[in-house]
Amino acid sequence: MTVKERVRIGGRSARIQSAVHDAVRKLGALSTRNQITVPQIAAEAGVTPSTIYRRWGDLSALLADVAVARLRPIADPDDTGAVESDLRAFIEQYAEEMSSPVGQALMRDVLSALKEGLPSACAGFTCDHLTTLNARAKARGETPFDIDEVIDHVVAPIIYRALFSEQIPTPDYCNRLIDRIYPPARKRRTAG
Amino acid sequence: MTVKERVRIGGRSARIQSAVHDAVRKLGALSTRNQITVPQIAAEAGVTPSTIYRRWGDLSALLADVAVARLRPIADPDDTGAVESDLRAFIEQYAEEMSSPVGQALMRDVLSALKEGLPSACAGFTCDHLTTLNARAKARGETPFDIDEVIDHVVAPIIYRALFSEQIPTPDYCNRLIDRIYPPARKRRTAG
DNA sequence: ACCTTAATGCAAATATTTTGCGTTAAGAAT
DNA sequence: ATTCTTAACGCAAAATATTTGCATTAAGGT
Repeated sequence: MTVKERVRIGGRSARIQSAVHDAVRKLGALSTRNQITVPQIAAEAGVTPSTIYRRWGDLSALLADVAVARLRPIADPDDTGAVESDLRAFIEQYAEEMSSPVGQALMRDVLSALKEGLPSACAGFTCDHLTTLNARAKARGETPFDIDEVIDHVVAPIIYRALFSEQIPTPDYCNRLIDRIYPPARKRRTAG
Repeated sequence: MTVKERVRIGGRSARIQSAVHDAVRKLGALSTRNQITVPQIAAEAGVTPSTIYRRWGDLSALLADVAVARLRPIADPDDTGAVESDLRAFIEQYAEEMSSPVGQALMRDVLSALKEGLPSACAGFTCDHLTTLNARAKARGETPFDIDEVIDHVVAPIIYRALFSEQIPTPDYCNRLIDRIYPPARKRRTAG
């Protein structure tokens, strides 16, 4: 089955998309991941199942679509006044969101979809945020950090642990990762 | 539906498990990820679908089971004579396997399953290999590396890129990551 | 060789997914 | 505003997949 790109933006089409997304979020929240089905979502959204199948193809594609929408940033990261603290604040919040049960489920939904390009889109969101922090840094006259280095050595370990281990990254752990980007003052390490 | 732990190890039970696993691998190899179904697998394996449903629960659980079996190490990493080269050789091969289309599919299968503990089991395989390299190092009188550091700053970036970006990690990229564990001999800096 | 019972096959029952076709409504043209 | 075109939807039948009850097979132990 081929899912065509939508050309109709507003009106009924948008209303149904919204209703279906809401239904997925609601059902996904209460039923703890124990087989949520398309007919179930359709009933909750007040839509016939065939509408969902035609528009999204299958359940995994729908879940991935909702997940990407939820992972898409709605606001810029907090401005704390300096690059390093900006980065530390952003990463701490990012780690908490991604390693939460909800965050883990969203990542799995994105990765499970057979649709190409969705995972890289989500990685793009993170990259965008880091770029925003760097733009602020430049505007302040600060030297920006290396985005690839942050992704490889701060973001990647957090995501790897969230996906492949049961332990959640503590704020302390996150800060130690960032210490590799911004080494702490050498003389005395104040344990945190 | 509850999938009980098997108590029967050999005989017919094992034959069927093997046949089903073979069928999944065969079908997964030829059909390029375009909806492989349980009845299809059952037919290929010469088994009734109900057997598969009863033993594995659903398709994603079966795919995850096969994926873990394929990711499970069958041999120790090559012994090159020294820890650093052991690690570089192992990581290069690991990166190639994991970022290949097959490796990516296997990781997705493992992560997609609702079964708990499978992803951490796979992470354990990697950890085991690194532990093996360290045991060799100690036997040789070399100083072992920090396993957590390798996982965070070498393995994690490789997996993150394999899962969330389209670019494959080159051997050169892998070696640059390991340079953080074993810094290359600079002009005058002595490495460890 | 016999006994117990986990694991399977078969087939009916149930649920899900696909598909054809008539209807609705969004967006463009008149 | 009215008409026109057609993407998107609802409905229902058909196809397919999943679940379940029951009889049968065969491990593993006595």
